Amino acid sequence: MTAVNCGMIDDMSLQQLQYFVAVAEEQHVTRAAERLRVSQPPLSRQIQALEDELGQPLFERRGRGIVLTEFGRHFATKATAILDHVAAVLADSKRWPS
Amino acid sequence: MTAVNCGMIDDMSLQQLQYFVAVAEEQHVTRAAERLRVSQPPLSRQIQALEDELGQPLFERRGRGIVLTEFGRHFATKATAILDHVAAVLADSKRWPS
DNA sequence: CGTCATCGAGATCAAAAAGGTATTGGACGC
DNA sequence: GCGTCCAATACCTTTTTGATCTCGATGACG
Repeated sequence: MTAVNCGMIDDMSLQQLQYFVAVAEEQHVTRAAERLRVSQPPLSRQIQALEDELGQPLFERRGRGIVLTEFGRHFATKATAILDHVAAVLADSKRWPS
Repeated sequence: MTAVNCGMIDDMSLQQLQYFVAVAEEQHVTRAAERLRVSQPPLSRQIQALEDELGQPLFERRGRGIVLTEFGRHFATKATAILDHVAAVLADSKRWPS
């Protein structure tokens, strides 16, 4: 049907993207965790997992707190676009038949 | 950051979309399962879960085999677009810094 | 400086989700 | 009708995800 979509999309999940965007927006894991209604350690792990899948770090770890890397800022834009795309499709589907 | 992306994207996963697209392309659960390297029952269940999340059926069950509903055809297009989008972002990220 | 509060990461356990095998129920071909 | 094909169901195992507790590190403040 398309050319680019063949094979598995690694193990990246929409949830990881949502988690990442929340942390990126808050620039703060603990606050993002509260917002997402999950506890902080699992959130940290999902971010690490995403970094592993992407092969490069999204955040710099400072002694206290974290800061987006340049790649992290770039990827945050892309991730947000994907989530918006998905949300739009979902909203559209709930209105079916349109 | 955006207007449309607020709240959880239900429980839909990229894997479900991949599974669904495979079944839609094959119009055949068992063949899709072989292609995806999973067994047929889990695949059937993921399709059902996706239908539950969307709130409407993607396939008509005939005595032998399945057929896409009209909504299923519509959604297959959307799902493929999402997967292509994700794959493009992933490919782009692997080339970083570009 | 030294103490304390803050923050993310690690370890461990419990819960939930996904996958596999075996089997059933239903429909089409002959 | 009988055998075959196909998706669905039942049941169990394995993997993944989440929660709690804790540690290590680093700033803030006196």
